[in-house]
Formats: sequence, C-alpha cells, structure tokens
Amino acid sequence: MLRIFNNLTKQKELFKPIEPGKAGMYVCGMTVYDYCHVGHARVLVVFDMIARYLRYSGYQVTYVRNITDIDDKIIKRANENGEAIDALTGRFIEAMHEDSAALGVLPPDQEPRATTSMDQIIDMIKTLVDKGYAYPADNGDVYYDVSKFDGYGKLSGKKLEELRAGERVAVDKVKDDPMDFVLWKAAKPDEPSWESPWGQGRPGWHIECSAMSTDCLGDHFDIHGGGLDLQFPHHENEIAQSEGATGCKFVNYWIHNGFVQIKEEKMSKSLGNFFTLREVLKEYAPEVMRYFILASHYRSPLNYSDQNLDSAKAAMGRFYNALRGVEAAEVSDGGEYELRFRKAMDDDFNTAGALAVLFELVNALNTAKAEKSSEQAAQLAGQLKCLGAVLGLLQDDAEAFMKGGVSADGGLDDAAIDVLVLRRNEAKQEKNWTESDRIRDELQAQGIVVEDGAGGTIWRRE
RNA sequence: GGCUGGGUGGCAGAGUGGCUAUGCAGCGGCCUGCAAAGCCGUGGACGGCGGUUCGAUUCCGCCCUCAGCCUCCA
Repeated sequence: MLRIFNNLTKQKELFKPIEPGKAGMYVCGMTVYDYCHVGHARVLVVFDMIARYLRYSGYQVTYVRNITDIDDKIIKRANENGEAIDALTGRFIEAMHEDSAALGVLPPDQEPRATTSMDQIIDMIKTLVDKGYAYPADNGDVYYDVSKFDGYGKLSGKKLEELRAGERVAVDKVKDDPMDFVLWKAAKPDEPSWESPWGQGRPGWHIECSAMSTDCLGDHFDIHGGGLDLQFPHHENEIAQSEGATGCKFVNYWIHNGFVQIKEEKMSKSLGNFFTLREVLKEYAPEVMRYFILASHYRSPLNYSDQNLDSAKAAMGRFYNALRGVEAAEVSDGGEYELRFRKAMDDDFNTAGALAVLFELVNALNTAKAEKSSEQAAQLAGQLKCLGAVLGLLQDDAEAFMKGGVSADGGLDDAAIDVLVLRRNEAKQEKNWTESDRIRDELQAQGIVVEDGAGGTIWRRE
C-alpha cells in the first residue's frame, strides 16, 4: 500500500485514487528561456520516478507536465537576444527535451503550453470574474481577490493577515489588497498579446497551471507536484483559482521535492549559483546524475558537490561492474528482493532504501559470479535490471558504461587500449612482470584500469 | 518579525522505542606474480539539556544550529 506525504495535510497518507486503478498527476514544468540546471533535473527525475512507480504499482497514470512559454522573463530574454519569442522558447523546449531524454526521463503523457491554452485560460478568468472572485482593475489588468477565497493559505500554512503584515513590495495602487495577484496582464506596447474580454493582454503565471491542469485532468485530480519553491505563492494561487472557478476540491495530494543546494545554499537562477545539466553531463554519465538525485529522499535537500557526484559514480560503477559479463535473464520480477524494494518505495517513495535493496542484490550477484553459478547469476542480474528499471536506472549496457568514463574522449581509443592489453597479456605469458606492469601503469596514467579475472583481462575507464 | 523542514559514524544517506541499513573511505583476511575487482570479517553514530519510559537516536519540552518560504525561482 503506497503512502504519500501530502504537503496539504503535512502527513503521510494512504494513496487512494479518485478513480480506482487510475492516477492523474500534474507537475509544473519549466519556463523556457534558458537551459535546465540541476534543480530542474531533480524535478524531472523525481516525478519521472513517481510516475514509473505508480505504473509499476498497477495504476494507469496520466502524467501532465506543462511548459510555460510566455512570461516576463521570456520577453526580457528575447529582447536582450534580439530574438523572436517563439524562436527562443522553441530552442529551449528542444534543449529541455534533450536533457530529459539524457536523464532517462520518459516523456509526460501530455505537455500543454500556455500559448496554446489561451482559450481555457481566458475562460477560467471569465468564470472567476463572473463568480466575484476576480475583478478588472483600471489599468486593464485582472486581479484575483484573495479575500473572497476562504481557504487562502491552506497549502503553505500562511495567514492573510501575516502575509499583509510582511508585505515587502511597494503597494500597488490598482489592487484592492496587496495580496491580490494578477490573472491577466494588459499588454504594453511591443509585447505579445492575446485578445480577451478585458482587452489585449497575456495571462499571469499562476492561472495557466489552473487552466491546463483542469483541462487535461478534470476539475478534481489526484496528484499535483513541483519544486518546493512553488508551494507559495504559485500553488497556493492555483488552489484559489481552481477551486474558486470550479467550486470543487482541486487536488488530493500535493507533492513537493526539496531543493538542490550548493555549499549549504539553495541553487537558483536568482542567486546565480547554478550548474546547467549539460555542463554536468560533460563530466558525469547521465545515470550517475540520476543516481545522485535518487540516492536521497525527494523531500530532503540535495547537496551538489563534486565529491557527492564522485560518490554516485562509484556506486553506479559497483552496479555495472556486477552486471558486467553476465547475460541477464528475462525476468518479470525482482524475486525475493522485490518485497523489500516495494516496502521502501511504498513509504513515500523511499528511493534511498530501495537502492540499499539493490545493493544487496549486487552482493548476491557477485557471489553467484564468483561461484560460477551462471544460471543463478543470470537470474539475479535480471532481477537487478528489472528493479533498477522501476527507478529508471541500470538501463545502459554494462560493458559500455564501464568503458565510457570521462576520459572517453581525448584519450586512448578502445582499439588502442585493446592492443596494449593484448601486449600486456603477452608479457604476462612470458612472466615478464616488469613489462606487463609498465603497460598497466601506462594505461593507468590514461585513466584506464585493467583487471585480470578468471575469464581473461577486462578494462574500464575511471 | 511570522511560518516550514532539518541536525545520524571520516563522507554521503536511510531507518527504528530494545534487534546489521546501504554506498564510498579505513582496518584484517581470502583471491592475485603484484594489482584491480570481488568475497568474508571488523571498528565507528544518532546537536545540547531536561522529561515520559523498565529502556530513547527514535516520543514530549526547551535551547543551540543549518536550510527554506513570506518577492521571480524546480
């Protein structure tokens, strides 16, 4: 039985889908004006893992992840670049898809965009105005009247009075209340705009997610996710908009992943302390990145450092080293390990605990290999790959993973290494240890490690 | 100032009212020409002070400390 920490109630709850056997999940995706950084990678991987685990658990999942392709920052960046907006967003949507694919993130079932959901957005604003939850201001903007929505603050645990007291931004005269937020922004000259009952303009950020999620999944659906930084105000506002407009409960389970930190500080665009995913993937294999993310619980802070990435790399090396040279059997389950794997995952997606079970499997597999029980080894390797797949790991070819280190480009190529290994073996045959060790040192200097096993000599890149 | 969530062995990171997490690193052994990898064994921990309890790292209170939100951010 799957239990999920519901950020709305702040406790773990049994997952009960609205429709038995089905699960609808909406996750706030990227605003596309720059490359994904490691924080984005975490959202992509965490919710991909959740979608995979739900499917593995037998649910028919509809996973929706949106793209924000119109907003202030996009307009600003396009102007700075002297680039058309759709050219800019098109470029970064493509980049984001490349990055996701590299990380083994499966495409969502639906990927709606703000600019192609304008009718739904305008409809929802219209409803909110009609119902008295929103009002057009003198300047052509439309605002949400926060005082009209009783539950405002229920997700983030905030109270309106406290928010007002803490108001740091200069009070905007066109709003009735400083906490009111914009649903529709009147177009300024030279800005992209859409026609609406309130004149030319474009949507505020929060409304698009309310419109797209309910359009794709219905007024009331199971899971809504995103980074913890979206809890307030974004998701709080989504609740106000959606529940105001539909009159029914919006989302049953709210899931937020923790931040990626760097030197004990949040990695973020505004602090400028971020690494883009493509930078990192030049140094580390994608599955190393994925392991790094899944090795800690999704709600914990994730400390980004070279040391931690190196540690993730060593862990992946242990997996693939065990799988190397074994023909994995086609199995449909994880054998005796599956129960403990599920127990961990059922407890609010405890991927760290699940990985510990996979390491136990590695141990058994290595023992089977050492004992030459190849049938047993094949079986265990199959189980390992089977459970790894639930986490989106161990999908590479073991031989390729071990041979493809950082130094794969620029250093010796595979053929050259094979020649040296052959020569070293000839020296070994002649018991010329001086020569064989010299060749080994030469390879070591290039980041190549040779290993003499029962089945011959193999090598890997560090 | 208001509100959240943390503080676990050398590092990373799960978990539990009494019973081995796991990975890396360390130490001893096996294997190896020597290594590497692997296997076996092993040391080492629960921020501080109180309380509840037969017993707390695990529950409660206070304190210290870190991160985050209250403004755009995944």
